[in-house]
Amino acid sequence: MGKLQKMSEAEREVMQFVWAAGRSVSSAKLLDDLKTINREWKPNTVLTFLARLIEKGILTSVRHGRSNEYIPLITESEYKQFETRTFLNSVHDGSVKSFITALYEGNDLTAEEIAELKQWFSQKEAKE
Amino acid sequence: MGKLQKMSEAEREVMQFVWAAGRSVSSAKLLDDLKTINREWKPNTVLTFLARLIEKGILTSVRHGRSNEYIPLITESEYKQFETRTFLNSVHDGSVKSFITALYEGNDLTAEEIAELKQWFSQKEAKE
DNA sequence: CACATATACCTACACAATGTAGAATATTAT
DNA sequence: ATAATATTCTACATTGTGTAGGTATATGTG
Repeated sequence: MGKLQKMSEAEREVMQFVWAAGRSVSSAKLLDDLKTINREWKPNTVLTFLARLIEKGILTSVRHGRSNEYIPLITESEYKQFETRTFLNSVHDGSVKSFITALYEGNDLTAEEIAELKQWFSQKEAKE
Repeated sequence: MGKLQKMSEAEREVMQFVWAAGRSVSSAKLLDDLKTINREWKPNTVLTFLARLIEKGILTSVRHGRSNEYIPLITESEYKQFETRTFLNSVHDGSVKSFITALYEGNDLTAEEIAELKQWFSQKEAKE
């Protein structure tokens, strides 16, 4: 795949709909789905975002009749992995613990979150 | 403080030296310190970064003799909190668990990291 | 098969952020 | 006063982003 690139805000919004649509989605359906969230985008604007998502290695398209079918090259989960690792490296020198302590020190971790994570980690431990 | 803004890469590099220098740092010392990491920046280039850091609410300066003393308005830890929370909201809908599972699913968590975090969380639990 | 129509692709533009740094200005030591 | 020195102002090229009009292309219909 080569060089996956970061999405812009608008591209991310569109991509969310592509992922939500399943394995692939026609431009018609996509444009239609996007109306529900009412983003005031002209069709061509959305098409530009899709073209850029293709350039960025996130999407691909296949012509099907006179319209395009858009197909994600990576899952949402994979994309989040990419962004998360990039962020961690640039802001926290790759340290997850630095990340967690930053949240903790900023009082950004609720008791519920701590409990949830604690449980998550204790389950993972069994694997070793 | 108002509206803290995100630093660029170059600004971040400079700011790291400011923080490392302690409570405050003269431009002379800063320029000198930066030479060690050899970034090929002309003095004026660095001065521009410092000016922008001031605009972004991260630094302030006091004239002292004919040179400036630069003083961080926030700690590195506070800045990391800011970036971390912003990132979490935009990529993971604010969910720390989503963040952690992204790393885990990407095989980006080593056994050591898991152990470290598990221990961290178990210690935190005692506080409740 | 010609053609209207739907859809995609190409091109463009304004605006902001970033890296880069020269020019102009201010301050001080002598 | 003036030379030296550090700061602030101004500028510019590049890139990313949101925005979308214009042009090309493929197809369904008559």
